[in-house]
Amino acid sequence: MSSPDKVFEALGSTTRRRILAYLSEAPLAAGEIAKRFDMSQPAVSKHLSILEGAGLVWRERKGQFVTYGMERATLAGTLAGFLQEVCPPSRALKKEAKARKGS
Amino acid sequence: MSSPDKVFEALGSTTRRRILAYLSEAPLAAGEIAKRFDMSQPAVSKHLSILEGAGLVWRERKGQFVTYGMERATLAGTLAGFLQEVCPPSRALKKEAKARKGS
DNA sequence: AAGATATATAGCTAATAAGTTAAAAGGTTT
DNA sequence: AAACCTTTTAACTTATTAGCTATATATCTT
Repeated sequence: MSSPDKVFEALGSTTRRRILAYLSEAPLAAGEIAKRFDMSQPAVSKHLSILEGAGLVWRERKGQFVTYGMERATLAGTLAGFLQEVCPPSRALKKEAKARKGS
Repeated sequence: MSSPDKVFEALGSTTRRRILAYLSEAPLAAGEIAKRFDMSQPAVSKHLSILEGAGLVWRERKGQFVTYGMERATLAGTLAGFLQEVCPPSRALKKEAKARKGS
């Protein structure tokens, strides 16, 4: 289960959002991802496991390599869910229209 | 200007997302918001100014009170922008379909 | 102008997060 | 099994964040 809390915390880091952007183009091995960043490979590995803990990426061992890929459904689902909670398409907007008329 | 970095960092906190959820129903005075949380008023005030710094809420002084309200466009725009970058509706999905066929 | 109320800022402490290097674990290859 | 490569985990340091209390600022009321 991917809790919104974990997802939003994971998305709070610019580095992790950049990783997702790379993975959105194609799955990549951990080392390939690390190459794209100006930090140690263990640091990137930690970011990857945070992303995985949030359910935002999947991981698959391929021999000595580990391939990571995006879990699009989690991202889309979490963001859509929050948007609906906070930018409701009908509920709040109707309320607002009412309030404007009344004022 | 509301940078995506600031927006995502602001959304990374559960408390701040709860504040947004309250504000999504109606604008509220700072004190009214603070009442809803089990923490000091200054702590909530700080969260509010982080949200304002990210462009996620507006602030308006009304006499001795300060009313806060949601800035829906920032939230919707930022999340939609990121979703488009990372869950592109056509680009990546077409690529993926191609890759599946090829494998 | 004095007192009361609402909010923000300052200064501090404690908890969390991000990075480093070194070592371990998993998997190939010869 | 030994050497090698890829990735993760551990131990540690430093920077950031979140909270608190006390104080300042702004506005209203008398």
